[in-house]
Amino acid sequence: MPYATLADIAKRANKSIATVSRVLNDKADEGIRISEETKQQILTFAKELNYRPNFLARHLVQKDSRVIGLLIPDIMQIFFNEICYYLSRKLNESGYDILLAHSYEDPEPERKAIEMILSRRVNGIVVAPAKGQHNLELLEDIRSRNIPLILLDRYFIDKIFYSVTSDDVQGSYRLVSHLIDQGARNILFLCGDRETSVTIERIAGYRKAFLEQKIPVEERLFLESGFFQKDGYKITRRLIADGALKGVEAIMGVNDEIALGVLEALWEEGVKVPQDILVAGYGDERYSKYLRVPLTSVQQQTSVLAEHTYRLLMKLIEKKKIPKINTKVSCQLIVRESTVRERQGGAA
Amino acid sequence: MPYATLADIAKRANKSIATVSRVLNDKADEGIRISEETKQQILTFAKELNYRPNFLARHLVQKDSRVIGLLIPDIMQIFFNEICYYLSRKLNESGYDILLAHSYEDPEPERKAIEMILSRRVNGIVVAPAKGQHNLELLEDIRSRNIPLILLDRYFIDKIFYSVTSDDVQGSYRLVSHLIDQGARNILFLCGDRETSVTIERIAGYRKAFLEQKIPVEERLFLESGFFQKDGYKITRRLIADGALKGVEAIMGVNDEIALGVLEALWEEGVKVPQDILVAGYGDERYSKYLRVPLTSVQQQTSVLAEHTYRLLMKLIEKKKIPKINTKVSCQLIVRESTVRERQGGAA
DNA sequence: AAAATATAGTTAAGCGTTTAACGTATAAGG
DNA sequence: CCTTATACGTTAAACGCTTAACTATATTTT
Repeated sequence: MPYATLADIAKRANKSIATVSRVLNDKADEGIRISEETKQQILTFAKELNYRPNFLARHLVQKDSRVIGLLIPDIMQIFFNEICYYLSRKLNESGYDILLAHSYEDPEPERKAIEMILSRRVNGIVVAPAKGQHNLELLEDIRSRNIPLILLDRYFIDKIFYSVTSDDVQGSYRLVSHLIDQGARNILFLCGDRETSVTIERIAGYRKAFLEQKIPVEERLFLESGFFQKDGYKITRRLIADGALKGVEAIMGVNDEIALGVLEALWEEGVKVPQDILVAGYGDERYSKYLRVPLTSVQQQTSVLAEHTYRLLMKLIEKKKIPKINTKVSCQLIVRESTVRERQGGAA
Repeated sequence: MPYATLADIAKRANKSIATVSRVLNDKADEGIRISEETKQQILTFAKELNYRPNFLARHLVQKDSRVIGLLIPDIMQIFFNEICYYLSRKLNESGYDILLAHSYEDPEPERKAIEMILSRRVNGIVVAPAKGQHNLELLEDIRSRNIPLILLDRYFIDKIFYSVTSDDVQGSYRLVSHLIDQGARNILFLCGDRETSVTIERIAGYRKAFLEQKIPVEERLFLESGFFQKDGYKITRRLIADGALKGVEAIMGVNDEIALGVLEALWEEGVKVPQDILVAGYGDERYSKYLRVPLTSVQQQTSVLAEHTYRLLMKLIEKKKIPKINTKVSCQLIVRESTVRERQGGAA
């Protein structure tokens, strides 16, 4: 047997299992007293046998597993990577461990992951849903059972969940306003997935900026993309090949990875950024400042998002009443070379 | 109660708990037969009550938790991020879930994380140890208890563990040889941590390259750094301020993040790369090709590393005898502008 | 001397499963 | 009519732990 049990220690020490349990948990509570002598003995035997508590057994009786399920689309998306880091850090400090699950942006693996997380009787669940609007009933079921659940970054429009998200309407509005300022009117948005809340909000922000300038919005400029560099690359190559980039003055990506793919494709074709076309990302990754052309982006405070998620989660676990359902974190526009048109030059 | 139990279903269906368990696990094995009727009934009630098995209870009796503990220094290090992704992917396919833990490059959190992982009775553990050589006895204890354990990327010199690592001697050798080729003799290595196996190997590769050219190695050129951009930045600023970069013809970082920090500091001071100094990274991140000066780096096949780790882990779990203790994955030098000196120019 | 209190524990139930070892009731075979 | 086989289960122990309720002995108080 690789693991010693309380019974093993009890046998060695000639004491009952209950006593051993109490000593090891330092629970001399409510009138139960244990002599210093047996205490030391038990501790010695525990060390000797290399005793490690079995959390499965412990948490079966205490309804508290001290685990949080974190379900994200994909940890390779840097945004989720950072969220995972900051959230882990916070949770670790409070003694929670993390069960990490991936949906791979796909509803079925997501469903399975949720079921798995529930079966492991976690104390709480943080979900950044897969793109689209799937597994809604399942998540609603969780909520209705009062299992602490927080939606992160992405949420379900008009459905009631605790959520922590970026203010994407605002971020997008600021970015698009800036691009309009730079003279762009045809702004292509490689928008990830149109049914995902993040994109819906960003498109709303986009529209808002255009409305304010009283310029009509062309629907065809919203193009679905994936979330990775190669997606941005492929789509841009295709657009160039189709001549679909004629008249487009700016391209914005749903994240910096996509923007990087766009840049790659443009450079390959000899299209100059920002002279010929403006390019912006979203998320402001660590490297974006240092690209061949420094990339304009919208900074999302992942550490702040994680912090809010953490605090909300702790309150839910403590069964506190929380009035505020949705927390929105604002973001900041970072303008760099990739979207600044020098007024003298500029061939389309 | 948020969760239904087997007993709840049994009561509704007027059957015993054992029968319910058998139906839900589809175990009509060894002569135990259950009528189609009760089967359907039980399944209906299970759905109705939204039954979700309690893995804590299940795995208490079956000694198999279907969880793998993954302990890494820091998921923000892109290398570990990618490893985590590919390994998760593989493990998910085989029905394993992931308990993610961070050491933050610190021995004490690492120790706690290991204890936690063990207490959760995982089926296996993958550890990328924190820098230095800590918690050796603890890990040896795990190994001696026949708990499947694999060391990833970093290992303990001369100690016997199953491990999957990059061939860092080779990678470093190739990189340094290339730099020597480019005329560099004073090659500064911001090497992370000198007691970590990765660095020890890289320094060995460095020496090998110099030995081959019969050039003596200057010990002072190995400088410890952290693993992040800001670390590379700070150290370079200090070196510049101290005038310590005089005569240095190339800087190599322990990873691309460090190299990025180096580049940042150099650019701020108006030092030109590669004209004034060569800079190389390690790991070949997605963005490194697209930097202001495309970065020379050594490609590490994280997906291959993950694949090997996965396969080895599965074998260990199945208690197969494995002859090969250490698996080394080779890596490839990617030469880009940041280390290619144009022969005509070149001010030191 | 009896009662109360303090000290140092023990017993046993229960958490939700799995699973080996046992029932029953009915039908078929001899 | 008795035996055997078949179909369809049930009982109960066990996994390792926590914890409410109890016990036994010694010491102090009244």
